[in-house]
Amino acid sequence: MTLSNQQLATIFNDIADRLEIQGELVFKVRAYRTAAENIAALGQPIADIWAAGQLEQVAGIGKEIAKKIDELMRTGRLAFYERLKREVPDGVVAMLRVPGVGPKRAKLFWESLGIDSLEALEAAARAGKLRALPRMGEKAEQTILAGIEALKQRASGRFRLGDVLPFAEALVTTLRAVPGVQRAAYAGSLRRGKETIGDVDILVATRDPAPVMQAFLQQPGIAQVLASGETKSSARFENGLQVDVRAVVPDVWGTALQYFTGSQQHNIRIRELAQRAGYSLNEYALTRQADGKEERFADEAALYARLGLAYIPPELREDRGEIEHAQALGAGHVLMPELITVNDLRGDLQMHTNWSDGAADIMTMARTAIALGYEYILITDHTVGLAVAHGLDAARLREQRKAIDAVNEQLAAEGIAFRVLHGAEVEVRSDGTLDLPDDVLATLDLVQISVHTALNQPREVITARLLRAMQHPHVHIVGHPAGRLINERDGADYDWEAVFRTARERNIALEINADPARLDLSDTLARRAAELGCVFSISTDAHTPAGLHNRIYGVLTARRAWLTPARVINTWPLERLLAWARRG
DNA sequence: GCCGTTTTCGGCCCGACTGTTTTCAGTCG
Repeated sequence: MTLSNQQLATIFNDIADRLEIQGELVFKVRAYRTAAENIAALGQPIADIWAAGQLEQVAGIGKEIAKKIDELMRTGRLAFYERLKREVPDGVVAMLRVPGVGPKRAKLFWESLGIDSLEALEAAARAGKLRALPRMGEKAEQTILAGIEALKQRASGRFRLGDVLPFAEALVTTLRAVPGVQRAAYAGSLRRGKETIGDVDILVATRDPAPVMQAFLQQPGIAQVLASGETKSSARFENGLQVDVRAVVPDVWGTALQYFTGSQQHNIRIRELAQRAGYSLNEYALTRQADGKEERFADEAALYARLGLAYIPPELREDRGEIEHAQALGAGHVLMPELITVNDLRGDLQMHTNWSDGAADIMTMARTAIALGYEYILITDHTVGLAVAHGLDAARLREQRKAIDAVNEQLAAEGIAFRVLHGAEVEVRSDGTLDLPDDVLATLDLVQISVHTALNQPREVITARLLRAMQHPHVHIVGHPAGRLINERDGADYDWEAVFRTARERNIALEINADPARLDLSDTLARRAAELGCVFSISTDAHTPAGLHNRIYGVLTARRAWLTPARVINTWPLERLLAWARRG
């Protein structure tokens, strides 16, 4: 029985929840959570590692957890987990999702009042039964009711990167304008460019925090103030998004920004390093334990250097090997200085026009791309197989080529050095054939293939289907390979190792689709593909001119995958890209 | 339960805020 990394991570997180409710040692609970996180971030199937007998090589997996994975892989079951599920009801675990309810309170409500579901919790709170319990009161009861309401409002609990970043930037701009503020920045998972964001952390440097807290809590759209202290305030906005604002004095900006950027796992490792050297690290200072002497850091780079580490870009701070690399490089260096940036992109290789389901014409898309500083774009309208998007057949593709030629002639006449390339987003049919013949594909500058239908085929079927499509001689790019929609549906269940190996052998690029609803390939899959030698394209899949601006989300995802420009075909000059496209 | 150029035993990151308390437990990040 093959379990995916995500399935396994979910099981171990659930085990951690139930153990925590039982009052188990916090370090044991953390061990399960660490294992779950590391497995989820692995990029390659844990099943392969299990089959090779290498489980204990994975960080955070020791003898006991390896045994449990083995039992799950062999039998599809885990006796320990099944007993735990009998001991702690699902409904008690569900209470942990309510803001304000942690393991201690969940246990308290369950054991003293028999509450074992969210419904029972809400009823008890409304009836005023919680306030009589130890360390509970009327206000705590109200907090829990508000928490239940907040939980009902938002389905997934996490927001897409693209929905949060512009909002956070606007808020940072507002706070930066408050008198006395020297610096302001968003930190947390947003600064790390994670695909989904739990809440927004904003850090402000000032000697006078009161006006900052006041300005924040007066923001329009706040539904509930969760905390309001001298240096820290939290609020939930009407869309359900929680924002925390922290104020520190300017000379601790470095330690504070490092701390609030996380990730938590990264920070735990950093603090362990400090501890082993005889120091303790918090958001304010590095303190020598022998005599309490404090060192402050006004910027992050100085802090990393002081710990003997190369500077680590925020997107890499996930405890996925970056600390070991930064140690090896040493102080004064930058880890992955060649990490890709937005400025490295010379073009966008997936977009739609009003020839299929896009909103704008070819010239409008071209002029928008020129304004972004691009040297080329690839028009990739849908093909005939995707009838709902008015996909193009061979005849309309020929027409479109003439239209693209006309746009190129017009731009050349204006003296603009820019090239519109002709491509298509070709349908991969359910049997792995393409919906246009090879001789038609041969007329295109670059060909992208995408799977849009029957995404739920079994692993063997859908993998064979895509591999077959990748054998066509004129295929250059696989668009949004997984086919996932963040917070809406999981991607197809491919044998990714096989897909990546084939991409490498056929020299086919894998897209990192920058649409914030997709971000596909994901950071972890892209990193694994890069390890196996694949190349990539970072494209927006824009259906409107504004959509071209989504490139930042693709770049952030690529940075989290440790990608350099050399591996990304749309950082290449036009001639090199075309030479690559003409190969074989 | 994991881990180890200080350890195979004894550690395990650290602090703000709240609500309930006469000093702190619980939650959160």
